Formats: sequence, C-alpha cells, structure tokens
Amino acid sequence: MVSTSRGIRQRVRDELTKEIKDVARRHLSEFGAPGLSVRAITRELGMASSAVYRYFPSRDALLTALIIDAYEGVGQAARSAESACARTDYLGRWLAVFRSVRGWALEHPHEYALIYGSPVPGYVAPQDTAAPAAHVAFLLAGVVIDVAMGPGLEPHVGVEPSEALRLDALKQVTDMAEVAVDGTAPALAHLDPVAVIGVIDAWTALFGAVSFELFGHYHRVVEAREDHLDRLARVTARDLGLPGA
Amino acid sequence: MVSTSRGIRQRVRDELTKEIKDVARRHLSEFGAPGLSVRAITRELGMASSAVYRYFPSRDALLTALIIDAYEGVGQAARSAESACARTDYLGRWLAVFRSVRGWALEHPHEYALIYGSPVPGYVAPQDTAAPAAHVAFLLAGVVIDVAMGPGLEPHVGVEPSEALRLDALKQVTDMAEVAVDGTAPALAHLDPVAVIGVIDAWTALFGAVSFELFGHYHRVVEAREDHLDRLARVTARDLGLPGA
DNA sequence: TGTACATCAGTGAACGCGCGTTCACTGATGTAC
DNA sequence: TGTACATCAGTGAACGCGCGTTCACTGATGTAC
Repeated sequence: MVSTSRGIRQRVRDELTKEIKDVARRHLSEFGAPGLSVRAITRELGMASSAVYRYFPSRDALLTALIIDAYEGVGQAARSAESACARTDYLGRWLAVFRSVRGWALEHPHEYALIYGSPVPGYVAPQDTAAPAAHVAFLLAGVVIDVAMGPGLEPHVGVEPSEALRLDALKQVTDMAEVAVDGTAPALAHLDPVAVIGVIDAWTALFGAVSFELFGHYHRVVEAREDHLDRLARVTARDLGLPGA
Repeated sequence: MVSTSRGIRQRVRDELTKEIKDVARRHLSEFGAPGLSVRAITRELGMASSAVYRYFPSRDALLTALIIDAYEGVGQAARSAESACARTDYLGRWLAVFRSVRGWALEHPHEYALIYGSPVPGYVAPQDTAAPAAHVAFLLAGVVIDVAMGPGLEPHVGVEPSEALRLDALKQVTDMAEVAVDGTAPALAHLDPVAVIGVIDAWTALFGAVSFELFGHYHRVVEAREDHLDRLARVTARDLGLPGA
C-alpha cells in the first residue's frame, strides 16, 4: 500500500494546489497582477493565510506558476486550433494560430497581460518559463517548415538582413532544438535564415497587434479587429512566401 | 503688480509640480508603476505626505500626468529625430522614427512600460491622453502623405482589406484631423485607405518589436536588435511603397 | 493486526511594514482700499 | 504707504486598511516493525 497511500496524499495535495491557482487566476482577472494577494486568496479558500506556504514557497513562486500556466494556455489554444486544420492548408493553419491567440487573449486578458505586458517589477522569470513561452512561435515555424519541405516557399523579394541578424537566425535554428519539448521541435534545419526572420516578424506582429488591441491602443483607431488581424496574418504569410497568400 | 505677483506664485507652483513629477519619474524607473508611492515621493522631497494634494488631487492624477509626459517624451524624441532629416529623404525619416522610439524606450523603460505595457488595473485613462498618444503615428503618417503628394507611392501588391477595415481607415482620416494639435494634422485627405492601414501596421510592428525587446521576449531570440528594427522599418516601408525601400 | 513513531497539513498570533487620503491648523504671501 | 482681510502652501496627526512572511503549535494521516 506504500505507493497508494503516498499517492492519495499527493493527489489531495495536487488538488489543493490547483484550487489555489484557480482562485489566484480569478483574482488576477479581477485585480490584475499587482493586486494579487495571498491573503485574499486564502481568505476565499477559508484557510489561514500561512497555509499557502505549504504549497508555494512565496508569492513570486505562485506568480511563476500562473505565468507558466498562462503560456501553456495560449500554447494549448493555438495548438488545438492549428491541429484542426488540414496539414496542407498552410494558410489556414497560419490563420488559425493568429486567430486563436487573439481569442485566448480576449478570454483571458489579465493572464495575457501577465505574460505579454509589462514585466512585474522585482520579479525575475525563472528558466522554466522559457519552454512554454516558445509554443506559439514554434507553431508558426512548423507551418513554414512544412511548406519548405513540401511545396516550397515561393520566392519573394525580401529586405536583406544584416550579417548579425542572419547569425541570430542561424543560432535560433540550433537553440530552438534544445528548448523544444514533447517532440515539438520542428525540423529546423530546413529553414533558411530569411525565413526564420520572417517567422520572428510574424510572431512579433501577431503579439504586437493583440497587445495593442487589449491595451487600448486601437481604441478609436481600428474597430474591425478580427479583419485587421486576419489581414496581418495574410501580409506576414505573403512576406514569407506561403502558398496561397 | 497684480499679474506679476500672481505670476510669481504660479511660477513657484509650477516648479514644485515639476519637481514632484521628476521625483515620481525617478521612482517609477526604480520600482515601476505599481510601486509608485506618494508617501515615498514626499519623503524624498522633505515635505508632509499630505502636501501633494495641493498639487495633484490623487495618486491617479499624478499617474495621468506622468503618462501624458511619457507620451510627449516619445513624441518629442521621434519628432526631433525625424525633423533632422531632409524632407525628401522619406526612408531616412521613416527609419529615424523607428530608431528614436526604440532609443527613447531603452532610455526610459519604465515610462515606456507605463504607456505601452499592461494597463494599470483600476486606472482609466482620461481623454487628455489621446492627443499626445497619437504623435508617433502622425509622424509616420506624415511621411507617407509627403510621398503620396510628392513622388507618389509606388504601387505594391497588397493584401486587400475587408470592407469594414476600409471603413475604419476612412474614419481614421477624418478623426485624425480632429485630434490633431499644434498644426500636426497632416493633409490626411491625400491618403487612400490601404495606405492608412499600412501606417497602422507599421505603427503596430514598431511598438510590437520594441515591446518584445523591452519586455524580454527577444531574450535568446534576437540579439542584433538595432538591425532587426531597421529591417522591420524597411519591410514596412516597402509594403507601403515608399520610394527607395 | 497492533503499536510506536515520523511525516505532514493546517492554525492563529504576531512581526514589521507601507499605503492613500482627510482634516483642522498655522503662518506666510498676496490683494484691496 | 499702511492696514485689514483673503488666499493659499504646507503641517502633522490620525483613520482605516492591507500586505508577505515566520513560528511554535496541534492533530490527523501514513509508515515500519
């Protein structure tokens, strides 16, 4: 019974850990990151404020857990939308990633702000956030790789990158393979540097636009936001030379 | 002596107001927006904490003042860099705006985060922030207008915007004229909708990239950041059909 | 199966701290005649 | 020019609040023989 009983304790523990995070997430969505208070969370759970310390060594650790969950949330949303598309519908997969990221952000604005907004002052992101943070970029890279290995990227007149930038792109190809988890690592070797930069640009544009929308900068500027993001997806796809874009 | 004496009081008042804002700005750059405390500010100025209320009705009002100053800071930086270029050096002006926004952001990271990062929870931006917030976008629009009225935008194969998006762009043309201050309002009538959308895209890409850099998302991804932003400027310029891009 | 012991979750009081804002006040500076 | 009054900046004590974290503790759950 050794393993079972230990398993029970662990299961209860996991459940409460999840409950704490759930309440924390709800508070986050009401008061934002700076207003997240362990006392308020425990109050709502009906436990002593000191009890959290059995689950998270500090408020920062709780924040880290929320950050990782948030990255995994967007990642998950994007992955499931993308994987619902036919593999050869490259533009469809591309659009699916753009749309699902925006959709997730609209549903979880404070979680989005937690990971893509201003860094929380005094908080230093630990290493463990790196891998989950890369999910969305990997999905975009995956589409481009599939095109490169399949029909091929249609040649497009790009702006030549500087030598330093080209080196960044090459380094990215090798680095990505290391960070990759659960078989996510795409066959990066098939990407030429200009395409890697194109993926970075698309990734930047996607989150730039979603951030601008969420943070209020499109207020009275862009109202047809769905259309706007779709167009941005198409523009970046065309810049990269995806077929059909 | 009526006007003079009132003038003296006003001048002293203005000076202290500025001093408070300066200290607040310094605290902002050390502790971030959530850590900005009126008590700490007055402590440093050697005055009673209640004294601030003679200058700002509330902490939020002080924050608003800092926000407006920050928008004017980037705007000023961009304007002076841009106006140092020859009027017909369109690409140069375009690059100057991109580079100077990034330069200002690197010099004032917390002020940047204040205006382009996550909205401060519970804080609602008053109307007075709208005009200063538009400065940079107006500068970009100005370059495009000058090209449109001069050599003309080189036709480029763009992605057609949806009808709704086209309407946004048209509305923007009329709205911008209203918001415009100190003769900034460019001759917007000369812009066709697709060009307006292109300006919005460039504006989005610029701040998207600067935010990603400042907020740490380019960490171990893009290291040649100056080159990267330059290239982004060139790509957006080419998409718009600026000559020489 | 029963007993002695170890592990662990959760408590509640306390520490030490800082915050934004109000309010009745003092004293200096400006105004009007 | 001199005097009575009004305006205003700045004070300091107080209100009422919430926070993260520590620590010695109780009691239940699991473990080993």
